[in-house]
Amino acid sequence: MSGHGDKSRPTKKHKSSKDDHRSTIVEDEDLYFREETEDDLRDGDKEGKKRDFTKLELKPDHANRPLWACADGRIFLETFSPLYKQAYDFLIAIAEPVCRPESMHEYNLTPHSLYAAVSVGLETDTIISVLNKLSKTKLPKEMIDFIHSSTANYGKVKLVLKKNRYFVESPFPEVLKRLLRDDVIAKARIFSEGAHGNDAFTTSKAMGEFGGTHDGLLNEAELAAAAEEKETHSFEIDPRQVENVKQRCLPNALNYPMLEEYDFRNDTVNPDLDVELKPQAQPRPYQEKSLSKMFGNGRARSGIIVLPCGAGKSLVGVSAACRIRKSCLCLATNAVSVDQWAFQFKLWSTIRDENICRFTSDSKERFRGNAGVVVTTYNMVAFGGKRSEESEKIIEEIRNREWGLLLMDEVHVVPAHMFRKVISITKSHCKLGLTATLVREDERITDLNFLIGPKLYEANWLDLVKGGFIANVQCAEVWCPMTKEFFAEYLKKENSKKKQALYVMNPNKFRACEFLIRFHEQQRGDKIIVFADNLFALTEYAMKLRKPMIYGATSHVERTKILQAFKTSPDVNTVFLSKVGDNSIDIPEANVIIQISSHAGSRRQEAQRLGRILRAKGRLQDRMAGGKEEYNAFFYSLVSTDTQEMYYSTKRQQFLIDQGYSFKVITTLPPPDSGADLSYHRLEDQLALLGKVLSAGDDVVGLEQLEEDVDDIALQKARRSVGSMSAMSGAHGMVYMEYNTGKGKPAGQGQIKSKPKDPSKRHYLFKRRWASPLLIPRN
DNA sequence: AGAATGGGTC
DNA sequence: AGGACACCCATTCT
Repeated sequence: MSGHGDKSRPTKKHKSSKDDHRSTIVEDEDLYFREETEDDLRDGDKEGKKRDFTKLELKPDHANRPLWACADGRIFLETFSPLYKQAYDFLIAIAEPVCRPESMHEYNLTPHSLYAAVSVGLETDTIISVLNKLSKTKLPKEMIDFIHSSTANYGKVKLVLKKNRYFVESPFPEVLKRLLRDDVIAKARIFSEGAHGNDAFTTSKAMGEFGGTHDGLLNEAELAAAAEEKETHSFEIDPRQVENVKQRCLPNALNYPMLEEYDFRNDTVNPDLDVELKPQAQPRPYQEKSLSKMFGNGRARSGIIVLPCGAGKSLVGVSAACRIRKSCLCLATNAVSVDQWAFQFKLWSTIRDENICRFTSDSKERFRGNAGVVVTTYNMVAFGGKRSEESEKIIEEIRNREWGLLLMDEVHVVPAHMFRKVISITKSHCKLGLTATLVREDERITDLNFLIGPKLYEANWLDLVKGGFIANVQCAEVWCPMTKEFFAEYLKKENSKKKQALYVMNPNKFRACEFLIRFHEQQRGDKIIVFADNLFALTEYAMKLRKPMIYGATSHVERTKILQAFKTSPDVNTVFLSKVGDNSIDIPEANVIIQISSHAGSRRQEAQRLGRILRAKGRLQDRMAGGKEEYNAFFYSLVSTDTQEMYYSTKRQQFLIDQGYSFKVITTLPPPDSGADLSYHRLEDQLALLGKVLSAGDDVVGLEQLEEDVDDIALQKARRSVGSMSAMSGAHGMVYMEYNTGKGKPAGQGQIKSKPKDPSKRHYLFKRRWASPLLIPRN
């Protein structure tokens, strides 16, 4: 069936079927009555016929069946069907979700999705018969053929780790030969002892992968499997090439996807870890389901589990570790998250303190005994620079150990250049990736298929909202008109950075933000997170409003302190975060987010930020009382109208819209009657702010002076902003320093770094570590 | 505090 | 359309 192999297709469909989803209901109809787009017409007559569904033959009882299956591999699911739940679980296992608004979901059958389906134990015939049962029409022949051809080779090849060496294993020697005809695989091969010549494989009886010492613990199924034991053949590959070999085996290349399963119960080589789940750790249904996909056949499958933030990913991770009961390496994105994972392990499992350790720049612990859990960051493992002696030792231990489980939090970061090294640096029997947002703005998200494994499970956000497992969020885009003066400057500027400074610092946006903070703090007693990607805006807003903030330069100790105050103190209800807060930071108390600046069109960032407030508040019964649950969390995006922000905002929302969220547009904030209560009411205040923004973003001003004396400039700046700085008694002044992007030569003592010749390359950056207003005594 | 390294988006 | 680059920010070690 043509079309499935064509990588460009999904993206085209992606665009054409959802240009603007501001209202989800209307959009659903478009799915039925979709007009031919230019893309379709270019695809020619054949495609045209495939998209023409009028001739599909309806089954007589079609009304009772929830699916539409199309010849091009697309499947539509009616969510109002009584069979929705079963159909959803099935579809999510075999197809890729494209868009899931409230009443109609769109899915796509792809070679990868079918590979994932068979990896979790579905058989070809089951897939076809269940699809047929659920479908309103007879299954198109193209679809049936496609399923057959995609799944035919599955399970013929295995990747096995034994004594720190990787082997490609198969009962069919001819398949191995075929694989070795591929250049990449042939080059990756290592000739192990016992194999002679190019064609000879190491052969063995397939009686358990670990020497056949079963200690009499075989269950019936395993006995049966052992009875029909077959000869297996294998060859060894270079551990550094594992990723490349796996890639070559995927459906879009040689199509012998490698089965990667860890028979941990029969692993007598690696020491057991004494750990189990505490009785009070009761997985929810969807967590149970994720785990059953992973452990479906008594072994541990490598793959990815996708759950929204706040839905309890860490319990899934800890549970997996407790089932495997071998050493576990847990990777997170930053040190705060490392602490949280260590905490979660202790919370949910019986792990002893000496068996779990953290490895970050601040704390270099080591576990005792011969098995344990190490929690660390991607950066620590993948870091290419110089390491401290202590780190060097620990990293060497990590390299040399054979890990039972490699647990990867926020797994969407793994395709990054350096981070993906963690896969080859560490040797693990099973890899589990967790994420809420399986999207990136580059095309590398699909690399996870060979870096880790297929997607094992993906929850539907709206279903979890309905189940009361995550918060019910009202999403709103707040339109803030630019003030006349700011807009005039905005139009004048060419430089997009200066434009950004202007639309982020738009006084009307500030006022809307201030109003929302007051409203939610005072009227509703909410806990608020304000996100600003832009550090200038972050500091300006936080200082002016006298709220605590956390950004990159905030020390680990201070971060913990601020978060603790936010959680426990009734006086600290708002915290400002830079993008350090995008991932992982767990702040269960927060239920309102206000976004004032963001990283361009990043869908991932938008969804991750929303995730900070998804953790369900209060008891389920209480929240569901009175039938329909009300919104209990709020997500505001503040956008300056008629600027670039409008475009980005729409793009950023796309992921959430695909999850079924809709955004409400608010145009009247702050309300007209709140005028003088809020900052920047007076024109002269606005103009002062404008002056500040313009001078802060100005690359050329004061260059000559700066060269002579940095401190003078620092003083001038400090004086100029004396209004807002007066609150910071005792704090150090403000300092602007030249920041050199070039690889410049080492600077002399007390001098500024060498400057690039091109003036446009010069710019300034905040260098001072700001004390948080939280730490200043209130008068 | 500063230098080196890296991620992510445009 | 995709790769290199610029840009801003985060994290690590010294």
